[in-house]
Parts: sequence; structure tokens; C-alpha cells
Amino acid sequence: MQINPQKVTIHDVAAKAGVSIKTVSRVVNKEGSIRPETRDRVTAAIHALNYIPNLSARGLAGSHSFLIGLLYDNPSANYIIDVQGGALAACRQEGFDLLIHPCTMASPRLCEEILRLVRLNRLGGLILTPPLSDWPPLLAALTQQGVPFARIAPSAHDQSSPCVFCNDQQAACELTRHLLSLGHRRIAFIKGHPDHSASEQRLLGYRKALAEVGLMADASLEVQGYFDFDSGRLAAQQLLAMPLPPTAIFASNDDMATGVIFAAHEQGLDIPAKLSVAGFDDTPLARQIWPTLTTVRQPIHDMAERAALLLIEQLRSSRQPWQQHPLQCLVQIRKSTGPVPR
Amino acid sequence: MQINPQKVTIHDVAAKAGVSIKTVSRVVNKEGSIRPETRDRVTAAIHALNYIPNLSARGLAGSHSFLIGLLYDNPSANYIIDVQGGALAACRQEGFDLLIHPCTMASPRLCEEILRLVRLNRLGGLILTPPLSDWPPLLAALTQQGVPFARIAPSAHDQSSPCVFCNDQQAACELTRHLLSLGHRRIAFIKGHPDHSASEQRLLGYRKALAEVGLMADASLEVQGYFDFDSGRLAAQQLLAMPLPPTAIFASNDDMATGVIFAAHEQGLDIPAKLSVAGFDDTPLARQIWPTLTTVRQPIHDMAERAALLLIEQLRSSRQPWQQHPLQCLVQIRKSTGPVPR
DNA sequence: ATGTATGAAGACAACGTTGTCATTTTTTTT
DNA sequence: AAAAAAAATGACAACGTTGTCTTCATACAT
Repeated sequence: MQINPQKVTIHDVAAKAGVSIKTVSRVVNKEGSIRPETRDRVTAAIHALNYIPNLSARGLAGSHSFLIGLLYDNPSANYIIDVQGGALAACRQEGFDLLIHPCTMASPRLCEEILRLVRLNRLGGLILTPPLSDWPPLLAALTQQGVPFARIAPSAHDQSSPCVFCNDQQAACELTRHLLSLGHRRIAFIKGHPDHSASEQRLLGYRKALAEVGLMADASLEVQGYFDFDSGRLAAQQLLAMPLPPTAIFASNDDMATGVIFAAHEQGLDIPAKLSVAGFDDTPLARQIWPTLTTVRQPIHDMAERAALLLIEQLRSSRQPWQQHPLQCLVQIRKSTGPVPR
Repeated sequence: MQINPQKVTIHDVAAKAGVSIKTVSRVVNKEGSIRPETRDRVTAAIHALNYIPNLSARGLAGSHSFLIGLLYDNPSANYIIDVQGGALAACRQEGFDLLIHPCTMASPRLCEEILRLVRLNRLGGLILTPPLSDWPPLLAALTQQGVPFARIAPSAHDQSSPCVFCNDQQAACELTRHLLSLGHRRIAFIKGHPDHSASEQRLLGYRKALAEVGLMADASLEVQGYFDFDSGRLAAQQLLAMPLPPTAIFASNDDMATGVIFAAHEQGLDIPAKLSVAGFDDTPLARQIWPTLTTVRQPIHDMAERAALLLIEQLRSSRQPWQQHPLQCLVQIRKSTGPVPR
């Protein structure tokens, strides 16, 4: 690589290749209508000069900048890092940049803030993660303003935008079946944050598995949680204080499951001998706590990558019927679940 | 807020305020030499039209874009999220955007990749996190190319750039003193990744505390780790298999400490009754595992925020003697450390 | 009053691309 | 071989700012 702090512009390349700047532009943007011989000459010049197109100029002249935004309001660091990794991979591959934007749904002017972000940076589009991917005011605002977006794990898979999701319900069902197969019949469920649509899906999967073996859903065994450690711990304390406590607790994410395990430790309850615990997400944590956690592996990285690719595709060739992209979850059985105590 | 998808440009504002575009530009950029009355008129027009300057145009016309890059090669999700949060807070406050760029030091052409990133996006500067903040080839390349940067936790606090760090050595020393005060004399230390300069600082702090009570450093008690769970677990297995195993293990970060605790569980070793364990970083994990982890709280968010602010300041008014910014760590005593077993 | 700094504001040319159209060259058709 | 169609390329005007001069007031010193 030639170290050359001087700016090499499209004009330099054009001069070197003996063509007009427009032709260089065509080569760079892979437009058709270029003679192979000409293209090779231009490509050679580009490499010789180590030409890099100026993003600001492209953004100014072209219809959109090569930036897309990633929005999230999610307390789980591992989830976010995975999502970022996936989206970044797609962006790099496609020559886009990614603007990270954590936000808080508590903010009263969030929609306006986001719209402002889009305009300020001329974002080509947005990637929405839960719970933002399911927040009607935002979806309405973006649609009205014509801002393209792709959603990760929304509840309603309507046709209004491309989206990527996975079979939470089925995975939760499978995991519950696993607990049932171990002989458990009093299986508690800790619900996720009501703003996240995945919460409901996972609950439905749990109920479905119970129904399959003829068990009625027991409302006292379905406790509200909020996807964080503390709510899991609290819920577990509540469940374990019942006159007839459950023999297994299915927390609908790993953070809450960690809280359950913590609560069990506090009470000197051996896992899995006295209590089985399962989570959902397969964060790195799941392999690091003791005992290791039975959980569901979500392809978070892949989901984000797909979402970004769908968005970019939409940007390039607008107005297609949006793709729906389902991915598979995978149940991971580890040490935190065992046979029902006699 | 007026919802107006049409683009409002500086010309519209100028027309509305009855001034030239240059005057609007001056107001927007807070340049001096503006009559208060004029400024108010312009400001009013800006608000009335909901004008937002076009970033691409600014980047093209001006000397730099309003983007800075955040570089990291670090496996810890919590650390990264904290750093991002701090840097983003500073950027938002100062009207900059942040470009996230994970990278891998294993890549043979990393320097060139980074230089390319800077040029492609016309980045105003870079924030470097460990171990990048200590990697001579990169520092040399950036200096040579005149790319401004701020470093987080570098080893050498030279004057070549602004940097932010904290007293790892002192904190490690204090934590070791805590273990000594509990009666421990065979205290093992699991070293961090050799690429991170903090590793050495923490080791020195540990040795210093030992020296204070007249203990010689015992090489067999200093085991190499790499800041990840598995290396911590492995190191612990090795230490616990010794003929005369340590009564306390100080892992130089929380992930490794989690590995130690896992290994102790594997061997049925009660913590802290039979073995005390301490970590470093105070990740959320530290409060969630059982037993809760004695560790050192690092002001990661604040460090990143300061670093970003220093960088932006440098961008605005270049060529000052760079600031050195030390912050304080804080020892957090929890349940994983206890009196030495008799 | 006159000349001189000084502060405010404007005119206009960059900045490096892409989009639109016009032009040239090549290929196909008759 | 001529005409028509198609493909390849080029000329030039956007795009929306900031930077550099210039111009015009205004205040100040003489």
C-alpha cells in the first residue's frame, strides 16, 4: 500500500486511466455499460493510486449516504455486541458504515430524536432491535417519513418492512418438553419484559408443551420478569416461597435464569438435584456459571447480519415485496436441568 | 417539531432570516463576529424551519467530518458496551458521531485497514482502547499520517497524545492487601493478556503488596492467563493441583475469576471457606455469580467519555500539550473472599 | 471633519462525487 | 453499404456546506 497522505480524487484516476471521471464513477459503482478493457484500465489506475472514494462527496451528490443506523434499547451487553457484530459484518461486506445508537424508550421525544438522527446523518436506513422493532409510534413515524428499516424479531411479521426472526415459540416448547421428559410437572415460567414480543412467544411455547401432555397452565406458576438479573432473582424467591414450590423454573432469558440460580444458592438449594433451571439466549454466561445453564441458542449474530443485508438490498433496489427471514434456534442442554427430585 | 420531509437547506434559513448563507453558517458554527440581534433572527429561522445541517456537505466543504472512530479488539462484551456508552455520551454532547470499529490484532494488515477507515470516512480522530492503545506500529502509523487519537489505559503515558488511565497498580495493591489482611499468605496471581499493559500494572501492584509484608514473589504462584474465562479456569486447575495450593487466587480480571470459581466448583471446593477468589473490573457478572465476587471497580464509562472529550478538544484547537487524565479505581469487597482456612 | 482600525455581513469559489443529458463509437438490421 | 439501434463514454450541472476574500458599516483616534 502506498502511503500517500495527499488526497487522490476521482480526477486523478480518470487522468491516469485516460477516461472521464464519470467512467471512473461507473466502474467504482459497478454500473453496467462499461467495456471490459476500459474497466480493467480504470481498475488498474485505482489500485495504482490507491484511490478511495470520498464518502462525504458521495453522500452529498448521491441520493443517500452509505451509512445505516443500528438502534437498540437493551440492557444485555452480550446481546448488543452480537447484534453489532452481525450488522458490522454485513456493512463491511457491502461497503456501508454502521452508526450505533443506543436509546431509551423512556425518553418522551424518542421518535423525534431518531428522525433527527436519520436526517442529520442522511442515514440510508435503520436496523431495529427489540423492543424498538415492535414499537408502533416509531414504525409509524418511519413509514410516514419514508425511512427504510429492517426489523429483528418483531411480533407481527407483516409486509411493511423486511424482518428477521426466529422460532422462539418452538424453541421454548422444545425446552419445556425437555423438562417434562425429566419428569417435571410443576414447571414455573418467568415471563420476559412485556415490551418485547419474544416474551409472549416464549410463554406460548411453554404453554403449548404443557398442553401437549395434558397439563393446565397454572397462573401462579407464571411470574412476571423483565429480562434482568434482579427480576429473575425476585421471581425465583417468590416461587420458592410457595407452599408447593415448582421443581423446575424456566426463565425466559439467561440473565433471569442467572438470578434464579443465585436465589437457589441463597437458599442452599442444590441445582439440579433439588431444582432444575433453564434459560434462553445462550449468552457466554450460560457456560460460565455453576452449574452450566440449559438454554436456547439464538443465532443473534446471523439475525443481525441478515437484517442488515436485507436493508441494504432494499436501499439498492427499492419497492420489492419484503423478505421474511426465519432462522432456527437450538436447545442447548447443560447441567442445570436434571430429573425431578423424588 | 414540524414534520417536513423536504430538505431544508442553509439557503432556506438564510432567506427566511434575511441574511446570507455565510451568516447562517457562522451562527451554526458559533463563530464570533455576529451581532446578537442577527444571531437571534437566524436562530429563530433555524428553529422555525427545523433546519439540520447536512453532514455530508460539511464533511466535504470543511476540513474534517464530524465523525470519530472507536477501535477495539477486546473479547469482553461488558467492557466494550461501557466504553461505547462513554464515548457516545461525549460525542452526543459535542455534536459528533461515533463510528464503531472492532478489529483483530491478528490481522496482518491491520494498520493499513485502519488508515483506510480513517481516510474513507474522513474521521476526525480515533479513540484507542487496550490493547490497541499500546501497539507501537499503529501509534507510529497514526502519528506519521497526522491522525489525531486519544488513548485509553496505555502503558507509557508519554506526551505523544492525550490519554486517560487509572491506577490499576494501586488498586491491585489494595486488593492484595485486603487478602493479606484476611490472613492469606499463599496468594496466587493469574496474569492478564501480555498485550494489555494493564496486565503488568496489576501484577506489579500484587507484588508490591506482598513485598510490603516481606513476602517474596513466588514464580510458581504467578500463572499466565489471557483475560478470558477458559484461561482462568485452566490456571486455577493448575494452581489447585499444586502440592501446596494457594489459599487465595487473585485473577486479574473478572472473566478469569469466573473461571477460577468454576474450577473450584468442579472440585467441590467451597468459596470462600476453602479458597478466596478476587477479580478485577467489576463487570455485572461480579454481582451475579455465586458467591459474589470481590473485585475492583473501574470507571470504564468515564474513562471513555474523557478520552472522547480530550480528542474532540484536540480536534477543535490543535497543538496543545496533551492532557494526562488519571481516574480512580475502587476496591469492591464481596463474598468471594474470606479468612484464610486454618 | 478626516482617516483608520475594527467588527459584521456578503459574494463566490472550492470540496469530490453522482445524475442527466449529449455525444461518440460500435453493433445490428435492412 | 446505408440506416438504425444500441452501447459506451463524456461534459457539465447539481448537491449543501465552509473557507477566502471583499465590502460595507460603525466606532475610534487624530
